[in-house]
Amino acid sequence: MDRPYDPKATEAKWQERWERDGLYRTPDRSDRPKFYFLTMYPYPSGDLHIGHWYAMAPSDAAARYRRMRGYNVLFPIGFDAFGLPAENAAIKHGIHPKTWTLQNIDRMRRQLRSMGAMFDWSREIVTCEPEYYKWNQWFFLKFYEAGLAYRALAPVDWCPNCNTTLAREQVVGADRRCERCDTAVIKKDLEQWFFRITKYADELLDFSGIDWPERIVTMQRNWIGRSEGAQVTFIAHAPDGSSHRLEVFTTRPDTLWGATFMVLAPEHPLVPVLTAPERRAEVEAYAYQARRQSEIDRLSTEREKTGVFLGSYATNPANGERIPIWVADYVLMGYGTGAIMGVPAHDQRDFEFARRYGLPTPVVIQPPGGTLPEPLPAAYDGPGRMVNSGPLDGTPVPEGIPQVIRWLEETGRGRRAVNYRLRDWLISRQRYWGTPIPIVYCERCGTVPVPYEELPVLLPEDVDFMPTGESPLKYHEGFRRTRCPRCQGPAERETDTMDTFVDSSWYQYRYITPHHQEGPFGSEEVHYWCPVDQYTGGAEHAVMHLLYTRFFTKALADLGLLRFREPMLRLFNQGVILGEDGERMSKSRGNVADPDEQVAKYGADVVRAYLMFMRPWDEGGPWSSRDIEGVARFLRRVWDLVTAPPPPPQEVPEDEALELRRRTHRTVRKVTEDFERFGFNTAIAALMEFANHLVRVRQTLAGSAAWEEAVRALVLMLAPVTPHLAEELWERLGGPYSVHTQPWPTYDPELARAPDVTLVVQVDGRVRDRLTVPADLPEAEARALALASPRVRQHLDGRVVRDVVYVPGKVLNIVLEPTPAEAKG
RNA sequence: GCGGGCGUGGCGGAACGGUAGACGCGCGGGACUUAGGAUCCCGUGGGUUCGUCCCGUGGGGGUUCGAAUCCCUCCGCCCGCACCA
Repeated sequence: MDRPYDPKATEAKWQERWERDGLYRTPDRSDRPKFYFLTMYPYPSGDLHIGHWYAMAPSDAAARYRRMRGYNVLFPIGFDAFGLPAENAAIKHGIHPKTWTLQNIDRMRRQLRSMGAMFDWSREIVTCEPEYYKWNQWFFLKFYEAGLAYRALAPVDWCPNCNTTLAREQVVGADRRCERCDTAVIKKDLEQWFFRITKYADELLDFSGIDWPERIVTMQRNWIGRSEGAQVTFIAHAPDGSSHRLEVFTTRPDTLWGATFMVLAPEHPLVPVLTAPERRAEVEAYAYQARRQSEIDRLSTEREKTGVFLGSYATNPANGERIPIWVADYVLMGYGTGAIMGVPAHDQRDFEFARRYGLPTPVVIQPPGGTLPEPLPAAYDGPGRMVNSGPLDGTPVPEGIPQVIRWLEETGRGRRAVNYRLRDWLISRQRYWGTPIPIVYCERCGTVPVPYEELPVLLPEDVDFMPTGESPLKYHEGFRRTRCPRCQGPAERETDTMDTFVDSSWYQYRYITPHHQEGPFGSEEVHYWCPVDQYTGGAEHAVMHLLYTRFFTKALADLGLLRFREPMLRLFNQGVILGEDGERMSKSRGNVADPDEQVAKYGADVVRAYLMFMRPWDEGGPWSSRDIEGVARFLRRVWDLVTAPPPPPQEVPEDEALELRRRTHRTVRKVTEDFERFGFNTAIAALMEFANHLVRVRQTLAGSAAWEEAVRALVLMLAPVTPHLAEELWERLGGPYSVHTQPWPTYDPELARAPDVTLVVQVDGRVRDRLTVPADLPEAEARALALASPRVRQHLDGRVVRDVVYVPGKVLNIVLEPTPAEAKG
């Protein structure tokens, strides 16, 4: 026997053989049903860390399982190669981003191969290659033609550390930090390119066709933030005597009669118009202050509300009352219309504002069966009936909303409206290492798209990419200066590059035909493989990548390029793997588990199996250098089981052989079910239990048919988890190459069902005895057996049996009449 | 504040409303060894009158023949959003 198992030599041997044989090359068509299994591609940061393994190794096992289940499985890999870290590393170390990126990719390719995954490397994509990013530009032009890409001057989020604008999704927290570097962002007014994702807001709220984790669905829903209500027109009277329509959005039109003031955001265009001359200085000072405030940490959302009276008034369209107009920074220009009606009695924010500035707070909703106290201690937003609301007095609250809306529409004072929190996707970046935006600005012709035949607009390499706060390409004369495609006159190129999330919005389609020249992908092939059947990756992309790629797919469908509207049918988020101390892994904490080291110590199979066994995959958790030993021990035991010299031939005890067969089929059933739901930890636990049993019966059963069946099943079920070990053992068992193209073992449900079960006998719900009985024992017999049990009789004690609950194969519960004492108590 | 998730031995965790603690780690005992941090066997929630019964799944209450599981409530932790009108 070969002992001990030598993972290093074995893993290298098989990886080479698989590579040579093209074992993982995916055929473009097949009689088998297709299954597109996709795991999020990595950013080539330099080293493959354990988090990559945690995302990819179980995905690989699941993909291998699918393949053994008879599917034509596509499991591709590539690199998300554009992005800031390359540029930052380049600035720091004086190495070109491209060199840095490609070196890292080389290194990571080697590391990824050490995992022994079934990636089809022939389909690899690298997004910083012109062959890839050309199609980002192509999509941009298509979007531009369709009105889905537009340029606008807008107050945008700017990260002073990354020196670029960010999409709204890339600004996190109440203190508005950069998602990448945690720096507090500031506002700037810039002309930027946007993708019109808001056009799809409603469709993006529809998750009916896809099976995604509740968590992600909820986050996307909240992010899109749909609210229904009304847009109401107030007439504002400027100090110069002119009148202006002042639009507000409200989700509570039923409280319109309670609006006693209006508030504009400091950036609202009507602020200067509506400011009285004598208040101008104060208003301007406030607006300036508010502007600065958004540049400083606006940490506290609980801070007191502040504002300034403009000195002008508007008319409440409901009751004709004259109400003052204020400016306050608790109203945001970026949501709704940037103006609100203040209903202090029924909105907590308005209430606080009114209290501070002594504005009246008339009640227009009274709670059921009561009146609100005077003075009001807080805003009331519960149920009730409308009061002081003219014709609608007495209307109960939920019904009041549509009635007021109808009234507004009939009188031309407003209309039903829907508002979203979602903003259009800002894709311009003032950085070098990204896809150039294919637009030319011509003095005569204006904004001119680069013609398709001139794509790709190549990213020049000889660029000084030191961050200046402006696009590095702006200082590259050869790039910037160009000719107008329309009039051939002198023109300038757009020098911003695209958000790298554009790259990842459609990469799943590029894998299908990675070198396609005539378009972004071959339509026939994409419609064979797509949509993705199973996607796996981290939850941190919930409202970025995962939202953008849904938008992209819908947009491409509307452009006639795709015949489906969701990119990924099923999504699974693995958890986060932590250091041994339970903290996030980081070099500075020194709690990093390095996969290369672990592979050198245990071999890839042990690392894979440990990561899958450790905890439920969606929960993640701390790495344990102790627990991995247990997995190593398990695999050694399996090795010995198969390779140890067989015991001398002997008579096979039939009952033990049958019991082994039953266990085999039961284990196949359990492991199959667990693989289906990604319950890898329990699948491996079942395999351990099975292997332990095999160790116990080896002396008596080795060599028997039941034994052969068991060992083969064990090796086949291990194949997705520990591909190298399984291949080696399979060969030693005399199985045909390769174990990975063998069918997954099947089970006989009859055999898998245990013939004898432990029937739990309870008295009043407490376990009193356990009987081994046939699974299908009739109730009468079960009852007789239970009542015959001395342990049970002891508890009956002559008392009256009121009821017997029998669940065959599980439990028999004898319910007694309560004793007088119990009955009283 | 709103939304989502979670709370089980010394530890990681199992458990269609039906034997709580599978599997693994650790620990205790033993075997084999020159030796072992290798391997194998036995034990391992707490209490106990120990071939017994009692108590145990964050606390309290409820539904049920039966609750870790369902409902209510409180406490604690994690994640997301956050002045969104």
